[in-house]
Amino acid sequence: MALKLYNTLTRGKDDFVPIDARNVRMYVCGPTVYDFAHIGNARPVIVFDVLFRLLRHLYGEDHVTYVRNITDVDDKINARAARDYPGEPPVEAIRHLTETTYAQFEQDVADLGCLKPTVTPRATEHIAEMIAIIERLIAGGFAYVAEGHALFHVPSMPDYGKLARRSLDDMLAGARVEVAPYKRDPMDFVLWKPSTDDEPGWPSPWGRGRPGWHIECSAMSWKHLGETFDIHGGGVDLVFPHHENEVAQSRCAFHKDVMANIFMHNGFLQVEGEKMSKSLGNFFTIRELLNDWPGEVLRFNMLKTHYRQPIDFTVRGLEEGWRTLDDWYAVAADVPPGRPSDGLIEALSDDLNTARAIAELHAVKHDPATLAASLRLLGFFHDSAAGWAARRPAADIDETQVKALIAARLDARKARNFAESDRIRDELAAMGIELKDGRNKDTGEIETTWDVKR
RNA sequence: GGCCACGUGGCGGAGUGGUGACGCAGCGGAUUGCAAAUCCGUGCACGGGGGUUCGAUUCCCUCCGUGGCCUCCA
Repeated sequence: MALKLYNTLTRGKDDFVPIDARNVRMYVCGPTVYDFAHIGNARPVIVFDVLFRLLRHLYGEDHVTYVRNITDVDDKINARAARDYPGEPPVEAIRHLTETTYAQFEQDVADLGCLKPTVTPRATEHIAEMIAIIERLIAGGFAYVAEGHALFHVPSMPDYGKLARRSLDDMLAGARVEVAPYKRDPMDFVLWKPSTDDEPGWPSPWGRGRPGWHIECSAMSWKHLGETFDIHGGGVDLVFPHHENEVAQSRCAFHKDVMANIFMHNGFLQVEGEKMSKSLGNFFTIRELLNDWPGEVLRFNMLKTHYRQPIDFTVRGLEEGWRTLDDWYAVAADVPPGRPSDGLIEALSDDLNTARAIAELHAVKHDPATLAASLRLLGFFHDSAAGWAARRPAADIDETQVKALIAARLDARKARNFAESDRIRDELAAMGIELKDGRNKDTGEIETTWDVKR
């Protein structure tokens, strides 16, 4: 069945046709790592991990290249590094800072069940490629140098604004920012800017400086995927100006009609119905949530909603997801996986419809081998059934006492003293213990198991 | 202000020009000494108002609401 993906460029679902089926190429804008990543950062990481897994399934594991970059130079990083590593030269200080924050991020996304991308390039290791692109742009008449800056001249590109569907007139009308005096046109954006001695900087034909935000993605996608590639992803907020400007840089530098054939953008995330922000006090890092919830619960919650819809992260939703995973783990985690369900592949092939995919999982619940394979394809089941069950928060419960009470209750039941039996069950219930009576298949004896109520 | 999304049952959340998935919760039944778990069954929705159509939740217009971008924030 054909894979269809919603393409921001065409505003519709396009059939996915790879440029080279032996090497399907995808680039996703990764985080700016100046601190712990928040749960909103986790959405594109998880969504595109599912796409990566689907592409590997469809084209073969060795025929997909997934690049997720790391922005390791920007003004927030520079400021944080100067604060935390005051004695160090700026370039070393930002490296120092981002080594730490990136290691944290890698741990976070691993805990969310994500595969490592094929390449995770750093901006600061691609300065030469950036300079090469800027030089091509200047040579082609698309960029100019002014007061130590290199700037992209937007009017030089006739169909600038095509991705975001904005006209230059609209943007100028809505502009609220003061225009720097050295810009030839108010829309021109920075490719390279000068650095002071206490800011990170690298030598360039235009003096010591550092890259503008957008150029790194053009440089890194070029280096690792080529002048054009298949899929470019990120959050919706990146459509403009980030991706629009990347497109402008790459297309004009390489004289191509497209940078990537398909642009995909995930929707935003809210927390308990409100925009997540530090001022509202509902700002959560991935690490904080991982302290309270298994990574697979966070992952499941992220996939319950189609990636282009806004998603609302709620405690209630997380609890519901945990219980669903409990069920699936119990029936399928220890079963040798068979083949993923056709319905699952079909749902994912329809613009990554993970909500429908989850409905398909419910439909195959009674086929554990299929369920197991399907869940693994989606990036679940990193644990055994027992290991998963043990991830429940350690309850403050005296097991010996519980077992004694259960034994006493069984005795009462055998004596048909149901009043006493029920009294003990209520007592345990008050302690948060839930009983399940069953019959041993071989002996016919009544056996009682117990669980901590949630 | 300009541009762009979205608004589905108690909750979450797909989808479609013509009997409205799926999950959770609820209700009824089977089972159980009673429960739990399990199984079977079941009620409940397409923001308001116009329009197109034989017929709209699905297409168009408008209003209301929410959110996003225009400020190097996924």
